[in-house]
Amino acid sequence: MKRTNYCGVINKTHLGSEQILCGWVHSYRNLGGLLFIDLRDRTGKVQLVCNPENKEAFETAASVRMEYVIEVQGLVSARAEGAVNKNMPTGEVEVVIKNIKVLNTCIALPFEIETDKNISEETRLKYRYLDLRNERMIKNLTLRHKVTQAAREYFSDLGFLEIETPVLTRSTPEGARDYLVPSRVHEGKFYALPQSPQMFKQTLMASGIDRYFQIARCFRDEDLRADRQPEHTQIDMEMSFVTLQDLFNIIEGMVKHIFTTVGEPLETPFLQMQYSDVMEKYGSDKPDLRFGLEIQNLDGVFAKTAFKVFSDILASGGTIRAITAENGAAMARSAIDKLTQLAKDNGAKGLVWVKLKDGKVESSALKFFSEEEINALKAMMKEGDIMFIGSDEPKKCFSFMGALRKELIKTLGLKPSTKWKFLWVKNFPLLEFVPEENRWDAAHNPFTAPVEEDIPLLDTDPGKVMSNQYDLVLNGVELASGSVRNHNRALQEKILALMKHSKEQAALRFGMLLNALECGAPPHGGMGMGLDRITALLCGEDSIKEVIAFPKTTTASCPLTESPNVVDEVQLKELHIKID
RNA sequence: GGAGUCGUGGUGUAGCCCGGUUAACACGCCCGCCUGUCACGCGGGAGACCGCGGGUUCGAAUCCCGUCGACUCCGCCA
Repeated sequence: MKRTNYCGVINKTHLGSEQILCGWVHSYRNLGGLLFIDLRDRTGKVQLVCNPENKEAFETAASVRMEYVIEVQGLVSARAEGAVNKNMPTGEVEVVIKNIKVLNTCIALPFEIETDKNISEETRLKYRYLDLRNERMIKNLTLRHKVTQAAREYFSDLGFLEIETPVLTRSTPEGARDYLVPSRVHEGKFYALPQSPQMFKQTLMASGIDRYFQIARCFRDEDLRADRQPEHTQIDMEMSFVTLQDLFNIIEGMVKHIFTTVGEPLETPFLQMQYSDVMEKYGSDKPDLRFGLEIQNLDGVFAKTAFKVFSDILASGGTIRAITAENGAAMARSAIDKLTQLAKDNGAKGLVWVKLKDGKVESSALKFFSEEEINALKAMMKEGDIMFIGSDEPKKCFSFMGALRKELIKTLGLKPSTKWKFLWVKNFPLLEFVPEENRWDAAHNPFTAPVEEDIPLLDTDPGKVMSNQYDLVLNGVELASGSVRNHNRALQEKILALMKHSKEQAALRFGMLLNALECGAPPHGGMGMGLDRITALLCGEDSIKEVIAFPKTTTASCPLTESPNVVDEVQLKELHIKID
C-alpha cells in the first residue's frame, strides 16, 4: 500500500512532508483558476489544493465529483494567515496536489454525506453503506468496538475463557418466540436460533470451565422497539462458586473498565435496592435515578378521610400514593389533563392534583379534604409545588404512578442530577402466578436459584420465594440481568414443576442442562449485558439502531438486503416445506 | 394484535385545513464563468403525474375509504 497517512490526522507536524492520501471527495470548490477538494476518510477531512500550473493534475482534479475515490500525492503546506479554518481539526494546513489519480467514480447519490441532515431512517438503512460514511456512525461503531474490546480485555485478564456456543440449537418455547431454521437432513425438524446462550453456558460450568464469557448474538422473534432488535449482542458471562455480591463486584469492575476505556471514568457508586422498594418508590423495575420524584405514601394522611374515593380504596386494601414536583404549580390545565390521561391509559381511574400557590392549597378535590388533611398535604409541599395523588390496589397504583413519574420528568424538562446513575435491583420474586393458566411462571429466568432460606416456601407459599435474580439499571435502561443459578437438579425440577412442566416435558426441553446438573455441577451464576444498549447510552443515542451497523426496521426487515425474502422452489423442496 | 405520527423531483421540506394556473424552495446533478475557497460565488438547464388502489366531484397532491411502508408507544419481550 502506498498510502502514507490518514486525512484526519494531518497537521502542522507534517509540514513540508510529502504524503500519499486516499479517500473520498467530500466536497470540491473549483474557483476557475484554483481548485480545492476536501478529502475525507474515516479519520476526518483535509483540504487539498490544486494550482493550474500543474496542468495535468488540474485537469483531473477539475473532473472529480462528490464521493469520487481518489489517491493524491502532495506536499503538506501551511495555510496563509487568513486562510486558516478554525472549524476544521486539519484547518491550519492543506495538501498541495502534485499527482492525483481517480481510483473510482461515483454516481449522483441519494443523499450527501454529512451535509444532509434529517434523512429518513428508511433511506439511511436502504443505503446504509453511504450512511456509514457519516462521522456519527463512524464514531458510534468505533466506540462500540472499544466497548467490546474493553469487555474482552477485562474478562481475559481475570482468567475468563471466551467460548463460542452454537447458533443452530434447539427450540425452548419459553418466553420469547424462537427464530426457527428448518433442517434439510431431518425432515420436519427445526433448529432454533438461541435467545441467549443460557443452557450452554451453564453446561460449561458443569464442565468445570469455571469462568466463561462470550460476545454473543441473541435472537428473539418479537416486535421491535427503539431498544429492541430481533438480533442483539450480549456480553455474556458465567462463573462458578460465586455469591450474588461476587457477581456485582465483577460486573461493576467490567462496567468501570468499559467506561474508563471510552473516556468516561466513573466515580458514582452503584446503588443496590430491593425490587419491592424500587417498585414502591419509583413504580418501575428500571427507574431513572438521575431524577428524584419519589412516590410518597399518603395512606396515613387519609386514614380517616371522608373522601369516598380514598376511603373505599383503603377499605379494600388499596393504597394512596403521590408524586410531588417542584415548580409544577405553574403547570397549565391542559398539561395536567394530559398527565391525568396518561395515568388513565396506565390503569388509573383518575388523579387528584394539589398545588401550593401563594401559601394556599389548591386542589381538584379540595372540597372533599378536611382541614387536617389539607394541613398535612401543605406540610409535605413547598411553595410552587404540584402534587399528583393516585389511589388503587398497590401493584396497579405503583405502575401508573411510575408512568406518571416518567412523563413528569419529560413534561417539566427536569435536568438529570448526574450523568450516570447505576442501580442494582435485587431480591426479585422467583415466581409470578399466571391466573389464566393456573400456574407459576419464572419472574425472570427459570434457572434462577431461590434465596436459600426461602426454599421451604416453595412447598407452602411459592409467591413469597425470593430469587437470586438481579438487574443492573443505568439511567432508566435495563442494562444487564443475571442470577445465581440452580445447580441442583431436584431443586430445578421442583421449580419447573411449579411452572407446570412435567418431568417428561422438562427432560425434553432442558434435558441437557438437567443431566449436567446432576453430574457434579458446581454452584454458579452469571449475567448477560446488552452491548447495544450500553453502547447507545455511551454514544448518547436513543435508539440501538444507531450503534448497529446493519439493523432491522420495525417490521424486522432489512431495507438494504431486502430480507426476509422468498426463496427458490428447489430450496423449499429440499427443506420439505410447502407454502400455502 | 392495538394506538399515534409520517409518506410530494435523487435528498430534505413547503403546498393539504379552506379542492381550481406551468406543484414551490434548498441542496445534489448537468453546462458555462470565476486564483484563496471551505455550506465558495454567479448565470443557465434537466429532473416529481404528489407511496399504491378505489371513491366523492365538472375538477383531487388537497376531501373520504382501503392498502402498503417508515418511525414511536401499548401488548409481547423467561
